[in-house]
Amino acid sequence: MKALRTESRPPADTRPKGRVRRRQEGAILKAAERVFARAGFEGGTMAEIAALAGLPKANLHYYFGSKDELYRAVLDNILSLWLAETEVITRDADPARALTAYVTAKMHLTATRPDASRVFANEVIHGATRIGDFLRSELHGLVAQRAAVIDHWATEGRIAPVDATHLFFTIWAATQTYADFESQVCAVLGKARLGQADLARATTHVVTITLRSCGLEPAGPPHTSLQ
Amino acid sequence: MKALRTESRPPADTRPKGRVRRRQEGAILKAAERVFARAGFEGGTMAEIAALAGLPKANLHYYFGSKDELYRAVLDNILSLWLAETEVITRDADPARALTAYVTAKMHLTATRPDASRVFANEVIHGATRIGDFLRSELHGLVAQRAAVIDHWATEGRIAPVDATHLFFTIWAATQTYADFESQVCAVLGKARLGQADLARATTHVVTITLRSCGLEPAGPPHTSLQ
DNA sequence: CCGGAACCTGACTGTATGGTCAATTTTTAC
DNA sequence: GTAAAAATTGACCATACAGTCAGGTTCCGG
Repeated sequence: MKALRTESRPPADTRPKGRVRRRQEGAILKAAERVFARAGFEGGTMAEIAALAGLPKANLHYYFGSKDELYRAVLDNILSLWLAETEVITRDADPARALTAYVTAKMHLTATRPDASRVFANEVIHGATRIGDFLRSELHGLVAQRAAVIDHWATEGRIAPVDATHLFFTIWAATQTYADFESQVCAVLGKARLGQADLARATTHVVTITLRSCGLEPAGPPHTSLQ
Repeated sequence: MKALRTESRPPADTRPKGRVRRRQEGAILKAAERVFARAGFEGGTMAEIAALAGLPKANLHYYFGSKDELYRAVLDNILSLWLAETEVITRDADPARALTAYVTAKMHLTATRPDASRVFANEVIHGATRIGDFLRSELHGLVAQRAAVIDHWATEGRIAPVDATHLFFTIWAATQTYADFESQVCAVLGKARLGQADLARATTHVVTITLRSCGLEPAGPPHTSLQ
């Protein structure tokens, strides 16, 4: 939850959250995620977010002091999503199963919360100034751990040797591309939007290439879950 | 070159380009690419670009009518880069060699022109409104062609069957991540910037997983060109 | 049902920024 | 060498936008 805490003022953190507050903040955050995803931090306006949330603009400033604070709250909200799902990667797990589960979960996230992915991507592209600490601590540590597990699999001969850290970069890139670069994917596929079938196909593909990267083949018949 | 021609006014295209004009436009485009890469279209300011190019702001408006026109020029400049390099993928080529060459070229571009990659990424994330036509025509056609070649390789049994179109998505994502998400990669690797060694390692990795995705192994000894 | 706290909001303001323009200097062509 | 074309530039707008605030309304414990 409170993954991000770079340099905001210490007070105001223990605000009492009433019923109304929680509801309104939720609506604002949802609208903000959408707007920031579409236009970025600079491009999205408070008025736009307010309109989408069905509130007067001054209300946003009541709940979140400034645009920057609101943006940070959106990011904060998103970051927790990024950490989850890696717990399937353990020494004792079956590599094929674990990797399949991880990639599938990532793809599910991409399909479910594309705007979250886009806000995150936008922030990172522009230098990740607001989430640098998070990336350097939590994410760095997490990757080190999981990469060690994958290396361990390799030394035991259960998978072909791979650059485990870079494998994570590749998996993230391959999955998030279906959210961040959706327009491009759609244009190339000749579709207006990505349907469930497209995402299922994408998932199968990414799982396949991930497993093959480790010298494995997908369990069960190929193309298990089309549609 | 003039890949982008969505809806700008027909005249002004055949402007006579003098010596001075060419030089100044070049400087402005270079500065603009940098600024737009760092801050996006909305975030980057004309004043900032002017300062970086060492010119008064009014000068930018003399050469490029508006901020939007300048941005389009930057994109236009970049798009041609995206099309190149696929010509190595032909029916008669050796799959391993061709794919290695293609991925290597893509990685080289990423390493050489990271700002170009970031501007492009930014545009696509935000809906690719300005380059939609390009993606739907040129890129779409190109991918269809090359995907057919890869499928052909598969039917001849020279590679394992893959989803060729999605393979392109994956290659693009995997390579561009080292430009677009450099901050994240750096944070996870615990470095301040990506050095040549890092990029060499990344290249080896992406080549490996691309080949393995097609059921191939890298030619020659692994880790050929570290450094 | 009362008093205080939380919540709401229309009408403002200051400022950053894209864009204009007329006056001047530099370049180019003959 | 000269006149026209191209290039330069400081000073100047108009607007869009984040942020403010005072005065109101609703909520809630006692």
